[in-house]
Amino acid sequence: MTTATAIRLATRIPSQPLSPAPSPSRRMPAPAPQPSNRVAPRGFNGLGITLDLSKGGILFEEGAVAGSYYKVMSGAVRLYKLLPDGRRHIADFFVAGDVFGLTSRATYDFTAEAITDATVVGYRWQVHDPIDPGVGRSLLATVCAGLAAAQEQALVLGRMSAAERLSTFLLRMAERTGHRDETAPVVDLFMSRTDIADHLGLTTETVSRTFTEFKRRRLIALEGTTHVALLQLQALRVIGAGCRHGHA
Amino acid sequence: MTTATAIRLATRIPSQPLSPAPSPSRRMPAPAPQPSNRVAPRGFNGLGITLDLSKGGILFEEGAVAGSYYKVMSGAVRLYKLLPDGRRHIADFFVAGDVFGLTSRATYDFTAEAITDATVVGYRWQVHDPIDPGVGRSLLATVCAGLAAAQEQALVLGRMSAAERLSTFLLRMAERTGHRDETAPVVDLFMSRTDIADHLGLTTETVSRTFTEFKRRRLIALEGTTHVALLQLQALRVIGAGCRHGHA
DNA sequence: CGGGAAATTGAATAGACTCAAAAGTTGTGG
DNA sequence: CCACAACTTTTGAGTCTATTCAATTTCCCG
Repeated sequence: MTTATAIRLATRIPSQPLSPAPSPSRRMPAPAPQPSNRVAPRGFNGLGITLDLSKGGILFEEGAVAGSYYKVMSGAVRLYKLLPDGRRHIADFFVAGDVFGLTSRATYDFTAEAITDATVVGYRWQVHDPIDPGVGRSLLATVCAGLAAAQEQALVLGRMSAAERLSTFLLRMAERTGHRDETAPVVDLFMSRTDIADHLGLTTETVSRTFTEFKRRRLIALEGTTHVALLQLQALRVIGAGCRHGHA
Repeated sequence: MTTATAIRLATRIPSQPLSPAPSPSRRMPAPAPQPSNRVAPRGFNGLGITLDLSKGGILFEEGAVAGSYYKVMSGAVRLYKLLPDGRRHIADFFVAGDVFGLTSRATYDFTAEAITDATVVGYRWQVHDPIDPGVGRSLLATVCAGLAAAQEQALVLGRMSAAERLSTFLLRMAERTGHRDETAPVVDLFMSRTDIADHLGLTTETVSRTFTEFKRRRLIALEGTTHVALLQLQALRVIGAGCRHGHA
């Protein structure tokens, strides 16, 4: 059971171009060159508008007026926030099927950016819109799932060691996107070490060192830097459950 | 603007005693003696059931079947989770007006416990209940607010220093419960240093040291251990915003 | 291939933690 | 109303995990 929950919404046809991704975004130190950093509407199906994002494209920015929520059809999106001095926190990653961007606030709290080329469907929404009961229930379930995920993440960030964080993360990614190889699940990490670090509240170096340690302990195997085979699921689960002093 | 959002729900009269608070709970190391650690239904108003909790009383436990959500009428409640080895993470504190316990899962992920004597109203709820549109919108707004709060907390835990965490916390508590004294807002901390530590991902010692440092810098003044005057709101805001290297 | 970014590895540092003890609070009973 | 006991908070000293800064090394991608 993942965070994603199916959504079918009979929202009326949007009258605005919904979040045309304004500035090319202030990024981290390096001014990453973004090829075609814009949102390209491709059409809509009567329910929402389909948008194509190229890698690095911004769907919406922190502080922008919130008017829509989105469902990922393909590719991957990261939701993040920057502190004034440049520290970055990635709240979550979203892949096909995931819904994000629903908020009761007037503006978005986070920036949504495509990690890979991606396609999303946007649904306009206002707090005071009439809600179809069925849709309302779906949305409610979706947001509840998001809340549970965020609270779980807070636990991980607040009380877990680097190894425990990475373990939890790998298992969660495996649940979401894991292929099932002969023996061990294989996870395709579509994000960089820096992304993982910013999601787990660590530095790139620590993430890397922890990967190395897991490799040495034969808990995982790396193929390239992005494909991870979870060789010892059970051991990873024990670590991820937080049994530092072996009480369980 | 706080996390709490008003809720009025036309839920049918519950047929079950809703979460009769089973075991006296496995607590931390010390087996704290809890005077009358049970839930005492006092009646209901046709919308929900009013429950009186004595200090330390458990409303629901992690793993228990989820059937109701709650609104605090008076007193305070903490929502927490224990790791197998005893580490504790407090997801949030709730005071009068706050709503919590709404989940799309079959069981609760956290334990809800009264910090002080408290009164809450419980509303039975199932994912598949028919939803009144107005109520659905309220619930949706409430959960969205909770999601935003949880993501904010994840940011704090993932990327902020001890001083930044405490600063953020004090400001948030001031927003929620702050009295407005002549000059500076005064916050009544109804929880212990250990509670604050478990909420901020720190140790009691670090929380205490940070309080001392703030006191020394004249950012706050302590009256007893529970009343904090925020002497320099602006400075606290700057710290809480995360301007470690002064970029803002 | 070759250039440039990303990832890994190494050495030293820093911030928070652990363990320990002192000081301050609170509640209770004489 | 004071004294004592139990608990919470604060302070101190030393340690440890993750960070910072600085190389390499590896991996992509043109």
